[in-house]
Amino acid sequence: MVQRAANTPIRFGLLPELIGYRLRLAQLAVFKDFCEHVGGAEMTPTLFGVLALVEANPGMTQAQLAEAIQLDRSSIVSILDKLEARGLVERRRAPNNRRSNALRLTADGEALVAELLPEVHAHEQRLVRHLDADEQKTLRALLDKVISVTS
Amino acid sequence: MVQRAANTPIRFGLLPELIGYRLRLAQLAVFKDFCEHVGGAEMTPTLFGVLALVEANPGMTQAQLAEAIQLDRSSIVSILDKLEARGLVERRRAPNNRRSNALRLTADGEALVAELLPEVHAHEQRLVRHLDADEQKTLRALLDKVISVTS
DNA sequence: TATTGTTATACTCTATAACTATA
DNA sequence: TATAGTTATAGAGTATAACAATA
Repeated sequence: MVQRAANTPIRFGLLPELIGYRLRLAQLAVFKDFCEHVGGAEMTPTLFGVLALVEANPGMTQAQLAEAIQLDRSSIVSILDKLEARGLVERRRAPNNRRSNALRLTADGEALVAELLPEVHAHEQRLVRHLDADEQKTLRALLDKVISVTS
Repeated sequence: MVQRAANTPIRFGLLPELIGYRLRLAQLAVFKDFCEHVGGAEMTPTLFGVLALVEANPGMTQAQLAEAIQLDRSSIVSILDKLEARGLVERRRAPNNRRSNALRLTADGEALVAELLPEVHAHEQRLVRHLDADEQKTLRALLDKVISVTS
């Protein structure tokens, strides 16, 4: 046989055995649902993550943000440029250490997060809609065990 | 307070509630471990995925590959160029449909997959090293339920 | 007309290295 | 000297649109 018949189902070989493969598929599903249902085309999981982190840590620095979200300091710059241009985040010079910026959400930023929260929770509910409460708890715990591999 | 104290631990706000956030962290951990331990710098989960798919489906077309790995046909081209340049994959003109290429691993490609298999399995063992057999099975099943959200 | 692979192109995301201002 | 933010730049990865060959 030189070529597979067009109607033959594709075999996934050893991929389905691999946790990493399933994680990638799960993340694709999450990303797709988020982008379709949360905040319109200008919102992404990463941007929302930055907003959530700055909200939870008013006055945090860009270096702290970079570490928290696991990106290089230089990558944070354009993300904040974007959010600042939309009037969602503010960079104030930190008075006690004038090398740093103290980050905070603007009133508009706070309002946007508040507005997105129901959409994020609806998104979350769709993701786990085939899992009961116990299973959700279990999934979180098991993912934590995988995450702890790096540390 | 204008700026967080440098020693104050960062709060992650609502992110830890979100399955999508945990999935992203888990995938970062997987990707990092894979790239550090499987095959050297020229191997990535995506390239390995292509090799595994072509191995499991000798004669498959690029369009089938694109669908299986969820990329655009045009994105497959440069991936195959790379693998073909390394002598791992072969594009033969399909005789029964001369628009298509029939993809297969070369002998070197087969040998590389065989060589990487132990490394991939060791990688896999590290990922799930804090999970017992039951938990591994549960994690796979729960991830499948999340993945099924898109379909 | 539709499909397959390809090309040209552009966009997004990310990192590295070098710079500045501050410490 | 070291750190925080920035800039310039480059690389990887991806998609869209248009094209030639084939169906």
